Amino acid sequence: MEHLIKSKIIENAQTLFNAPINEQLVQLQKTRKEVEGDLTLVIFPFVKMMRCSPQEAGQIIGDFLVKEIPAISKYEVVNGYLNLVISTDFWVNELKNIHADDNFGLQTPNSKPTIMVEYSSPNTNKPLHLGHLRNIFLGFSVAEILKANGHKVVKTQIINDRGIHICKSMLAWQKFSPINAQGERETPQNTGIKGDKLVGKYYVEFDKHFNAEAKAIIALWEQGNFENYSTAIKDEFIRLTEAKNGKDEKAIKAIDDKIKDLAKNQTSILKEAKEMLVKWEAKDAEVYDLWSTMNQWVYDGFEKTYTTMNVDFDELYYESNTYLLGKDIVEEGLKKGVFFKKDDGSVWIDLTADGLDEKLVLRSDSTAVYMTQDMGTAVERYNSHPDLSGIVYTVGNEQDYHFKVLFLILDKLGYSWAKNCFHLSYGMVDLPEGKMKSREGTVVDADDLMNEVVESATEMTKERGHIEGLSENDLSNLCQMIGLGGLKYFLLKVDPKKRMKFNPAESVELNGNTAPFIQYAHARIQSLLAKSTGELNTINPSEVNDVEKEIIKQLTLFPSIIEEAGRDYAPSVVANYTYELVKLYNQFYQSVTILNESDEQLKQFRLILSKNVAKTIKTAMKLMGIDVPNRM
RNA sequence: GGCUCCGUAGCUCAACUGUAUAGAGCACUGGAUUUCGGCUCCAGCGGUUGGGGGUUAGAAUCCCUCCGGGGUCACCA
Repeated sequence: MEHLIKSKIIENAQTLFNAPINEQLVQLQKTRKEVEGDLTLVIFPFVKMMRCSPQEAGQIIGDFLVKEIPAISKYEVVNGYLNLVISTDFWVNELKNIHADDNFGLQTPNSKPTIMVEYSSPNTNKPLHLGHLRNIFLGFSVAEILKANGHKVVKTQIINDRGIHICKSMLAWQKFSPINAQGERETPQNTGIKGDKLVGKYYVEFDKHFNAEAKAIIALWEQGNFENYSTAIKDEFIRLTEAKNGKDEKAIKAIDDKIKDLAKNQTSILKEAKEMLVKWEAKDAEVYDLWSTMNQWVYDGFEKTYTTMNVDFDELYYESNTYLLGKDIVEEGLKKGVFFKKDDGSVWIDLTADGLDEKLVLRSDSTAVYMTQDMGTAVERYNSHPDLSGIVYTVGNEQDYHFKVLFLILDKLGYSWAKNCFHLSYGMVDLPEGKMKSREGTVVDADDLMNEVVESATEMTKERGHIEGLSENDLSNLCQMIGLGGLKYFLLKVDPKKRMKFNPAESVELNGNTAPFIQYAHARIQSLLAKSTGELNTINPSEVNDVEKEIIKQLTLFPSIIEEAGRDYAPSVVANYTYELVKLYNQFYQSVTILNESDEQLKQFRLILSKNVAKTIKTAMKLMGIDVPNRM
């Protein structure tokens, strides 16, 4: 309808305004609730051209539209706004179309270019936490939304399975894991501990010893004992210590941290870890075996977590396979003059002209850095997917700068697809108690959190009753849907780029902007439909009340909501839409009787309206990876 | 310090590419219904959109500046 009105006005601009106009001048918006009408045209932009008052201008355009478009039944001009009323017939007809369309809102699958969505990207040295949950739900949901928009989507994750941090947990396990009666060290099998948790435990263990050793070294230095250390270190320590004089508390803390770093670099345990990494890179059999074994523990653990989350991936990339990629691209870039080499052999790109700085792309020992890898991986992905049109990287906003540089480099190297790469950047998740800090042990584990929300959902469901006839298994599935749905919805309803505060208790509330509230409305409609008898096919009520009309209006918006969510990579758009729809439906539900309605046509209309609301809710929730139960 | 993102009701969040009186929920107060499904509905309370300036017929939205907060500025990933 909006398109129709716009094009009518533009086509007839010459007669209406004595001048052609561009599309931007025609601004249509939803009419405010207090005023009669469905669509509103802003007429200020035309007033000058028409040389008359806003009132007169509105009437001229209004008369024109009523004459040209049959569905517009009347209009009213208020304060420079032209409010157009669209006929009831039009809305009833819209509902008929929606009712007839089983895939309402969804575009033909695979009709649009392929997009790769990368999300999760965990390290294999510790379990997933709350931050990963936002990442994974976001990425998964964006993938679903893009599919709904007709794109072919490849869901992927890159697993950071190598590097010094992995060696740390390996080393700690080797050094500190107790040996049982059978002569074995701790494994997931003999302890029953989930693999990722067990490996994470040893990563923490490493850190403990690491810190203790550093502390001991500092104590030696403070006594003036530098026996085992070079004069450079001695000088640096003395310089830092003297720098503390007369500084405030904050500055002293910063210097202490530097001293700690200095000491950490001297620890034997870190040296061992570094040696282990060198061995790994040389594919030393023993180290490589240990690495494979422990990583497998972690994968098994992650697998369980992903299953609970109900997310999946189409393709996996392992950093151990990709970390050497990109070097040939550096060569290519050098030839093209995009990169330059410094005297020590390191390779850089100068981005100062773009308002950024110089960025390293290859170390002086000619090993790759993070940026090199990412360049290589991107090119690799395009090579192995000739139909790939874009990549969406779901990564926290602390890496905004990295991706800005990455895309810029790819663009400078001449890859035309670089402009289709998008960093889906999201803000940190805070807890009611404040920021998560791994050092202070305030990190919320993903498995624990999911258990917690399911447990609260179980409690609330049992309290509410109405679960008779449900088997133990059904009840458990139901609570899983409610708890996890609440969690997902809570994390997705907020604009991705904003930092947010997560409150577990609030996420499973049956009131307010929550998944359970929406799920409940859906369940109620299902029960209503189950109680009705006969075929639902009559959609011709003699009259349609305001709330009903409002609901249809909201339903017709659904396809454009999906488009908008896809364009902005924002599941929050879908979430907030769904909530609005449910609130409207509740209003309707409160104000009319449905099953006891004596007018058979009206009863059918209301049932069909309800059915299509439920259908839309279900589709919308599916785009966020949330299941809706038929009863709860 | 440079760059960057953010600042909206007591709290958690909305507001499409600028547009009418900035909206929901939670909490609080009052009322309706207790009947298809029980936490449903209506009303009230609550705001100088961090401060100031500018552009515009019109600014939470765009520009400048200041204040406050986050992130980032490694031959880490």
